[in-house]
This record gives sequence, structure tokens and C-alpha cells, in this order.
Amino acid sequence: MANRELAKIFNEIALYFEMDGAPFKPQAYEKAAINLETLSEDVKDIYKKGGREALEEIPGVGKNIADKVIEYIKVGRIKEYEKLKKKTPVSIDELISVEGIGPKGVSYLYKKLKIKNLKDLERAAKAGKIRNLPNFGKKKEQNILEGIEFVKRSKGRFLLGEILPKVQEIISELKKLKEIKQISEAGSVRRRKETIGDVDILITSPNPKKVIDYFTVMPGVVKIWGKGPTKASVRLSVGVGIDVDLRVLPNSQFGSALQYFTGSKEHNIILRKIAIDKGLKLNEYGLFRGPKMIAGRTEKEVYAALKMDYIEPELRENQGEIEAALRQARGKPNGLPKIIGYKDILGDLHCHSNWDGGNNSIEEMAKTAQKMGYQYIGIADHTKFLRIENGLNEKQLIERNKEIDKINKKFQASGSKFQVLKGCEANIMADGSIDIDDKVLAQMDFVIAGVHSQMKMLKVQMTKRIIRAMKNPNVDIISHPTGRILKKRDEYEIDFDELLKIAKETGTILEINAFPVRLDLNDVHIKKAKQAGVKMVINTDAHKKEHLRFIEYGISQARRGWAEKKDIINTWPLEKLIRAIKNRED
DNA sequence: GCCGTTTTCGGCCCGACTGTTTTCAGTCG
Repeated sequence: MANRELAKIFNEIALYFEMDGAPFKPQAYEKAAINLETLSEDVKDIYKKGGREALEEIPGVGKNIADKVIEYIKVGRIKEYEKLKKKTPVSIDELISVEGIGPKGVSYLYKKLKIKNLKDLERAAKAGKIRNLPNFGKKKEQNILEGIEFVKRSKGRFLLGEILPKVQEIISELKKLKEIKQISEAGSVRRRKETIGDVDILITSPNPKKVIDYFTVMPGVVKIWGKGPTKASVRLSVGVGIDVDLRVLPNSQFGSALQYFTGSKEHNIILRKIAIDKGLKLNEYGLFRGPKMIAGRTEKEVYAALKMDYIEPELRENQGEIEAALRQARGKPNGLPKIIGYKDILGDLHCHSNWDGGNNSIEEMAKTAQKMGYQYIGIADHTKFLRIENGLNEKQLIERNKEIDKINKKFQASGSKFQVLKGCEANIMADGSIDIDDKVLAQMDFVIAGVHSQMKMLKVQMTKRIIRAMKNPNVDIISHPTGRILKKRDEYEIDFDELLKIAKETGTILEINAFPVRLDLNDVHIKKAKQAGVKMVINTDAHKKEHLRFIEYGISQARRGWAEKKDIINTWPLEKLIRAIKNRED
């Protein structure tokens, strides 16, 4: 899609203007970039259908930026962007990823030392050339070198699945300190974004100094970036190293600070504007009328004082949640969704067993699921086309089903209602056919089908391929529908709207794959699927029993996509689930 | 550069910390 490329270009244009200190233009381009990126429809299609007018309907896109979008669609380039790049030919992205370097620094370093990229920067810093520049110094030069090391090692952001367990560990470690009254993660971790830059933790305590002192000498701290009376910033030696910011505040400000530091930035900007409209001021210290603080102890209090319902952190991306909360508080329709809760899942339908080379037996997987409080588990082993994953052929699938029957009898004999469902994750071949005979597929409780080969097909063909699979009456679920791998591989070229249309027609269920590198569908897709009335299922794709806990990340993603229990079939009890799978009109 | 039932011109979110200064710019969140 052109959307992401345009967003990237506009973000860079914003940075170029920021280098020159241009007022307001940077924010305008940034805003347009954000809105383009979260758009689920291809701008090319928007332009084709509605022309310039339709483009200007996109928030943040006015006459000027629309011109640039059109130029990009028609010529594949944007002249002004090329001009800016020529004037300052630097890898901005690369350079500003170094802690302490911003657009102004990039501009200055280029003018003075012709620094264009990370390599130039490293060379200049090592040669001691930076310390002599005005506004730079020895300390800053050292920080730059350390920043470069970090960028090289981490290459950007961390997966939520890598970070969240560590954050929970840090919090429980800090909780040991009796001076700590309240504690919570904030920032993108609390919003459960799929990737995380760094971690924010907020604490209330009558003795901030003690807390800060304890935090900065915690096991695993390898560097203290800064340490003040109420704030500290450290790097932890977790994996390649992650930065953690800690703030200590009084109880009276915990809500407003949590709100403020949870973000997103875009969500907060709108909230502050709403405050201003009401003659109030909102910052991390509270909500104020003149000098008087009128809210701040809890987040609920802050939202209520702004005349809106409480908004769950996963929704705070300025994607309509504020308007919905305002409507809801006024008792009007189209309020906030009752998003799915973290304890609403009753079973996991995409689990591999040792039959296809997974780590654990069917029984071990089932028992772990039972312990998690599930009512059922679906075993979906790979099928024969995926030789590398020990995919099962028809005969082996029938054999495996017999074992599942036996295990179910055992559960029954022990008085448990827990049930193992017979499934498979079959392969959608290049022509859209399935690699397992229909007669055997028909014997399954459910059939998942997924693309595992030839992922670089053209859009029309890939769309046709998946549609043909959806139209197979034996196929119930499409696994990881867009195929992206975070930090590694983009989604396939597909016409997602067309897929939704056919999914609705055929009653095909789309998977929200909870595996941390997948999280596929993403939040935007989930929201679209929900709006189209397409049902979804949250699955972990577990290859061993420890993976079953990944369900949490899938739920987060579903929440970020505004999904409710009624949209997610594995929040339903077994009988209703089976009905939904088999009687597809349901 | 965008936006508008108070506006087609004049606004556009806010504060702390660092490293460098000697009153502040840049960066970050």
C-alpha cells in the first residue's frame, strides 16, 4: 500500500522542516502521516474513487498535502521532498534514533562536520571532533557513542511479548519496597502496543528519594541516564538492553500522571484541547481551574471531570475513542465498545502437538489449557505440504484423531467436561486449493487454513487464492490472514476489504494470531472486520505448552481493535462455538 | 500546513531535564 510509504515520506518532511525551525509545519506533516498510516483503505483507491476532494476528506490532509499525495500517485515521487533531501542529504531516521540527537542536531552536525549517517557520526565522535562544537561537549560526545552502540544492538523497538514479562517482573521487584503505595506501568506498554520503544513506570510514595535510590541500584541496571529528586532513567541489561523511566509522585497526582504518561500523545493532545475549551488546564499534575486542582487522584476522575466515560488504555490512540466516550457520557448511541476482557477466552483453537513436531503431547497441551481455566482446546497440527514442519497426511490425521478420542474419554472418566477438538492447520496452495482431501477435512471438528508458501504473489492473485480457500465449505478459519512478521516481513499484498466481503458471505472466521512476532490481524484490521460483521478467533499458534500464555497478547490486540465478546468466537461456550463453526450462517 | 456553528485569518499542547551555558536551546516524553 502507498499509505505507509507516504507516511514515511511525510514524517521525513516534518523532520526536515523541524531542522530549519519552521513553526507548525512539522506538526502538520506529522499529523497527515499518522492519519495516512492508520487508514485501512489504500490512498490510491481513495483518489481513484473520489479524486482530490476525497483525499482532502482525510484529516490532516489539506490542499497542499493532497497535491503531494497526487504527485506521488502519478509520478511516484514528490519534488519538494527530493529537494529537501538534496539540500541536506542525511539519513535522518538513523541519526535521530540516537538518544540525545534531534532534528536540530542532525542539521548542525551536517553543516559543520558533513555527518550524514551513523557511521560518520561514530567516526567523528571517536575522533573527538564533536566535543568542540558549540552546545556540544565531552559528555554529549560520550552519550552519542553509547547511543550508537544501543541503536546498533537493538535496531529499533522491542516486541510487546519480549518486554511485558520483564516489566511485570520489575514491578513485582519494586513492590517489595514498603515505601511504595501505588505502582503501574504507563506508556505504550500499558496501551499494549505491538512494539515498545522504552518503558515507563509510575509510583506514589511519601519517600521519593528512597524509591529512586532503590530503583537506580536494582539488579540489572547497567547505566543511569539521569537521576533527579522525582525521576530517574536507567538502562536494564534485559536482552539487548531496554530503557526504563521511573517517576515518583504524590497520591493526589497519580491519576493525572498515569493518564498523561500512558498517552498516546495524540489522545492527550485532544484531551488537553477539551480541557481548554472548558476553561481548564490538564497536565501531569492534575486538572486545574485556575490555580485550583479539580481532579487528578484517579484516571476515572480526570475523564469524568472532562465529561466523558473512562477509556481503556488499549483504546487511547485518538481513533474515535474520545468522541465515543463523550457520546456515551451524554447517553447517546455509538458509545465506547465493551471490549473483550483478559479472562473472557474459553479455549485456544490453534495449538500444535508433538504429532507435527511440536514440543508437547496432545494430553500435555490439553492439561495446561485446563489449568488455565479453559473449557476446550483445539489441536491444529500442520498438514502434509509443510514437510519441514512434519505436516500430517490424511492417514496420520485420522490416526491422530483416534488419540484425541481416547484423551477425551479420559477427561470424561475423570468427571471433567474439558474437551479436545480435532483440527488441523492445512495449507492454502498457490491456486487456492487445500493440501488435504475434502473427505478427511470433513471429519475434523474445525479446519484452519493458512498461507505458508509463495508469499510474494501479486495482489490480485493472492486475494483470489485466499478467497478460493474461504469458499471451500470445509475451511472454517483463516490463520494469520495477512502474513506479516514484526520487524521482519510486511504483510502479503492482499485486498483486505474483498477478503472481508467473502468472509462475511461464507461465514469464514479470521484469526487474530497472538504469537508475539505475528499479532495478525492487527488493530486496524480487527476494527474493520468487526465493522463488516466478520467473526474472529484469538489463537496462540502454540508449538509448546508455554506458548499458551501468549493469548494475552492476542487479547490486547483485539482490545486495541475495539473487539467485543460477541465478535470473538472462542469467548463462547463449546456448544455455541461448534454451532458457529459448523452452521456458518449463525 | 491545516482548520473553522464564535473565525477564510490567526491560532496551533505542555513541562522537566541535560549539558551547555551565564540565561538557554535542544530533546524527550
